[in-house]
Amino acid sequence: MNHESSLVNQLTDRLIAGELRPGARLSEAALAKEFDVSRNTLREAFRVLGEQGLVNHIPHRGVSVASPNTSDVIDIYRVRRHIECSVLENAPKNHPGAEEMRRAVEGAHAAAAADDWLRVGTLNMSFHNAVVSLSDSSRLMRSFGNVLAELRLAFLKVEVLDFLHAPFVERNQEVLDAYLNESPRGAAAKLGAYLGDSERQVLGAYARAGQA
Amino acid sequence: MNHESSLVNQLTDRLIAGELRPGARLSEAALAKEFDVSRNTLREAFRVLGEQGLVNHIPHRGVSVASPNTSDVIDIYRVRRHIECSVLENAPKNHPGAEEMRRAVEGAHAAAAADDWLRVGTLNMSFHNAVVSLSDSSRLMRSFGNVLAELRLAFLKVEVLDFLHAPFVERNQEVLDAYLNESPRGAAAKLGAYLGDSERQVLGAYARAGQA
DNA sequence: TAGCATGGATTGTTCAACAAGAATAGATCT
DNA sequence: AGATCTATTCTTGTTGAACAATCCATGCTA
Repeated sequence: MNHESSLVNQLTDRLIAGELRPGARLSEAALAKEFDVSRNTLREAFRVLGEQGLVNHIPHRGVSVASPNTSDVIDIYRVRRHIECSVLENAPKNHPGAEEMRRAVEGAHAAAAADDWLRVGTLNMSFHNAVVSLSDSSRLMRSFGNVLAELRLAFLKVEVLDFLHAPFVERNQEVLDAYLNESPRGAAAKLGAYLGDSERQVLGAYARAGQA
Repeated sequence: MNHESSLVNQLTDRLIAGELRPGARLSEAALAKEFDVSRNTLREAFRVLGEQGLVNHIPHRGVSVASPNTSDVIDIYRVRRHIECSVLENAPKNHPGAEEMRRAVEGAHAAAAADDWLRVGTLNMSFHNAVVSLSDSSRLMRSFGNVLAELRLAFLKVEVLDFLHAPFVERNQEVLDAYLNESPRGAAAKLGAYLGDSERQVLGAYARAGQA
């Protein structure tokens, strides 16, 4: 494995784990020391993360963990609606991605029963990644992955607690059922409604947290 | 303006101008000398372009100009269909982006009459960027811009001549008219057909050029 | 208090060096 | 000749130190 690529992965892991909080400044000197790499190598990784939207880079002011505000959240959900719904609506029957969706829903049910809400959250992301995989487009999946990662930062920022995802397990189930047994259009409509509710919940958390 | 950001722009310009041909290897030493920057600074720019899909980076083998093959082209058009059609179908009436679309079509007509095919190509890109701007989503526009830039490399690779865009000026006009006067669904359908024909033309050029 | 110098810290960029992997050419063997 | 191994060479990966450019906080001045 490439050193730099592994560095990007390490940084990404800590970002989505919340160890590097949204808005936190990432000092080149400090992080270089912590990860035991040179400043130049670290800066290359920063450029990658910057393009992915996980960090902001302001010239001469350094990089900081992306800290999505409400308009960012709205924008992210706009992207989700366009991509996820369009993919689902145009998805073929019997796509292998459907099996991934099924596994994610099933696992989420089990995890919810076991009160393992962290796992529920992870499987929720798997479900939506599986939806986009129905497009058979690697580029769409990459862009979508970046957006989901950014949304994860939004959750962290306002501390959307994992167990709040509980109601959405059943919603995913309904989307899957509609895709399998009804029409793609119906499934896409259910998914759109899901995304609307999810967005409202996140924006509500922002309002409670008094964040822009 | 930031030095590095300007370097990315310079490199992008030369890429889409075709001065750096698809598949060409980009030697760090040579390019650093040419742009009068250090290898380290150049490498930072490479990481940005890599995330944008304009260059490929293989560890220990350096970076080369992206050279989309037929499956890349197919993937790119998949993305275009999902994004452009979904945006257009869900676009509100009276969005300011419609005025941009109109200007692009009008200008393309004039440029075509003047045999200025390079300008026709540029305005064609403006038109489709304007379509995506109907989404009011900066992230969607950014991702879409990257994909269009990559498609530009595909054109360059098989030398899709600019005047081949001629029939598409009228198609854009029809899409615009449908959006303005008919239904978003109808406009999206027309755009989808447009994209199908455009994709076929590019793939045809690939077949003639004997490229994968 | 508002505005302005000043010093300290951080980022931007370069350079030279070396390690590590890949590619090339040459030598060897069958 | 053709294939395979090997040594050399080239390129990339990474580092550390250095300096310039810019920002930021502090305290001074009016």
